[in-house]
Amino acid sequence: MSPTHAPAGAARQGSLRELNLALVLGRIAAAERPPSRADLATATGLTRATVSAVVEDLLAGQLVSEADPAPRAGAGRPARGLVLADQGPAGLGLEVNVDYLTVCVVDLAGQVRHRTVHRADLRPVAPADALARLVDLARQARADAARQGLTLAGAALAVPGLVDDAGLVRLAPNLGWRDVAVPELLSRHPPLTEQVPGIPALVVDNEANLAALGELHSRPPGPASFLHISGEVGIGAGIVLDGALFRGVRGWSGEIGHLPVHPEGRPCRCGGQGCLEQYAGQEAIVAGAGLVRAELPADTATARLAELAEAGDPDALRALHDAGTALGVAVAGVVNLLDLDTVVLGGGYAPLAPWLCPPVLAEIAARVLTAAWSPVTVRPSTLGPEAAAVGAAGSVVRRIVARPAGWLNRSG
Amino acid sequence: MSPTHAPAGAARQGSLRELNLALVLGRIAAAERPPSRADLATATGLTRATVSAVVEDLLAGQLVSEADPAPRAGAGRPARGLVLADQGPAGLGLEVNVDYLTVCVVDLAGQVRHRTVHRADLRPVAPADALARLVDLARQARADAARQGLTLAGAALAVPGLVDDAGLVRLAPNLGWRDVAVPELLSRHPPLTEQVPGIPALVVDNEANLAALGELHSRPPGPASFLHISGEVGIGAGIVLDGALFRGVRGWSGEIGHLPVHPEGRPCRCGGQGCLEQYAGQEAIVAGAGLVRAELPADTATARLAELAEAGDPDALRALHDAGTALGVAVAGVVNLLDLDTVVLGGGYAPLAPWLCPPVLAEIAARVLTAAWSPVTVRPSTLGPEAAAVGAAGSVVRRIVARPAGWLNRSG
DNA sequence: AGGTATTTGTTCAGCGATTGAATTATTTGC
DNA sequence: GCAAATAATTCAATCGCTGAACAAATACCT
Repeated sequence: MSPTHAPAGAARQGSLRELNLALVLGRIAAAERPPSRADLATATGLTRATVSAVVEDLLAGQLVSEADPAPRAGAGRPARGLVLADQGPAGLGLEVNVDYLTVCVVDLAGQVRHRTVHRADLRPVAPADALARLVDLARQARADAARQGLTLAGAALAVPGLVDDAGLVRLAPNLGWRDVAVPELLSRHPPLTEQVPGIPALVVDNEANLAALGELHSRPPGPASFLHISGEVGIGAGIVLDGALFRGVRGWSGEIGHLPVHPEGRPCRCGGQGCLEQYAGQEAIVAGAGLVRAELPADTATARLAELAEAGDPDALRALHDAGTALGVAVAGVVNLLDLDTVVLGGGYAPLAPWLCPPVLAEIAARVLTAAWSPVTVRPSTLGPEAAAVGAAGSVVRRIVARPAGWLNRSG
Repeated sequence: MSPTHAPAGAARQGSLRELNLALVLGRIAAAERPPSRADLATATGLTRATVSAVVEDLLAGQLVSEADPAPRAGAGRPARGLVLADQGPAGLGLEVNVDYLTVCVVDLAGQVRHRTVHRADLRPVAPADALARLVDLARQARADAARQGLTLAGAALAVPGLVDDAGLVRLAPNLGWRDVAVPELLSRHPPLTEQVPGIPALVVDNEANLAALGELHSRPPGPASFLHISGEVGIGAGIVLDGALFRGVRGWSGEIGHLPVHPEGRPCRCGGQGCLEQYAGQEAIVAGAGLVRAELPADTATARLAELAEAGDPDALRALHDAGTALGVAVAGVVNLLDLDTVVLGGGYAPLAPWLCPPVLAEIAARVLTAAWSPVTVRPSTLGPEAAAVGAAGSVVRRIVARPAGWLNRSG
């Protein structure tokens, strides 16, 4: 969003250090090659003296470590390169979905250091029991992380549904959850993470939102703005603006699945008519291709569809083209409204992207006013189904990098 | 947007003062009643000593002035209240539209201190000549402002079209402009405003965006998030999030007029089909009501429509209902996507709001998933056609309040 | 091989801005 | 008229950044 600096609180002496810690650490995180202290000084505008002092704090707090410098030509004392530490704080990412649980640990550099996927049909399981299983997996993850010298500084949980600011899951239709107070249920277990000022112990968020953040990790570092669309049974979108997730007034943004594409078309379970979900949702595509959805797990149906399309099956190709067109109509509307330059097809759409992208691009070209001046890129997600969990864990480390002072003062 | 503090640059000693100047001035601007220095100290968390020093700078720079304090019961030395100065910096707002030019001056408190509307059909006029006329009006406005003790610190120009970051008007279809380099044309005239660090001499922006900002001034102060829809010949939307305009990656956000509402419907001049503009644009409503648009100025057509509806004319009522429904379909999509809680009908829609609101609300209720938990308000704009110019001038003073250091150090 | 230029990183006095306590100023209530 | 209460200012102490001088480590040149 536009930088109308909203000063959160009083700027005291210590705020200077907090700002500069964040500034320097952010530079280190965004750099292509390990920068030296001198590089950082010129890049940030601080003096080398200040950078040295700041870096000393960061080293002491295990946020960065010294590495082999980038080789440089010419004379002069060799620099010592600085990189994000591979020991120290890490983020815990959790996901509950219809047919699997995922737990992962991501370090400061964005590397996935631990990952567990537990396949099971969670629909018949009570929320409290599902979360208990997740806590078990998370405890193992924490032990594994500790062996690698990592400390879990915070956690985020992805849920396929509407989530409150307070972490209350209002409605997760495909999971069968309604008004589930996740933080309260989890507080019955011993805590999984350290207490770090400024880092919430647990954030609960929509799966599509966190999957979009996951995509951010697979890209070259730096701010980015894109629309990430997760095509599952429902269709969710995560909107990332300048590297930050856009959540809307109450955190319920991204309900792209109910954008009208045929206002007098098929009735939708949301009560409206002709919603995108009815034309580009997984069930619609599968049915359109003449497959019987039966009780196939979602990923199997998608894989089968990709196989058929690969083989040139005309029904599958037509179903994908129709879905892509519907998706394109909706995406064109979003791009017109928000002026984004990149659209990422994720979740179940990723493997189908070769067939979905062309009609989506065609609709964009036809309907987006500004497409002539600035092309819109449509590409598949690079992460698989673990995107949401990785994004969840990444949101924790992103917060640490953005505000390292909290981690450094944690013992106080 | 979410506050992922993006440190812009190095935090030096002086940055502290800059931040606290902004913090204190922001509090004064947002306060209901003139706060005392002591009030500000408790509100901001700064000490009274610091607040006094900061306020001294603000007083010296004519950003605030002392006023009669809010009367208080009990003993003690009476406080001196602080208010935004009614002399000092002000913003210049400009607008070029199809059939009028507007110039206005807004002071720090958001009061409109000068306003000129010059009616003329600008379509046959060359851009350079139209801007020359505008400069004439602005020069008179500056003289009037000077008489009131105001100094113009910056200007913003509203144009009904797509505008570049650099101020290049790529396309203003109804005005007949294409690739007009406004800053260059204006630089041929003597400058209208002081040079103030941090305040651009001239910002050119879309009329719908600035009208949305204008709406912000007519509300009780404080952050707000809403969608402002300007219904003219085209339909533009301004998205305000937490009191800041959302511009998109390139500043071309808000093209709601080409959201598809009937994807296989009427062809649109944008190249797409079934765009909102074809169903809820002014021409569509007027034609639907059986009126001959002829060469009526836009506001006359709207007024006539309102008259007819008032009188119960069935054709007019049906046309408005249909337009409202189409608008509601589009707005429901936007609300689903962005999770906004307020929609403002502005521009030509404002006088028609009594007839447009019900169908818009009906579509929202039917199509927005989260409407059950959080109602969406739809209301007419409180500003008239001058909204864009007021918003333009307001954007200048908003910038000064957000970053007062620039104004204070201007002579240096 | 030795000296010089060059670049990196550290040390230290100086300075600006905030803090916290003490001080002054001004009113209400008894 | 005096004490209590609240507002605002003054001043030494402190914290963090700056700028310049200095130490460290290497490449290049003769």
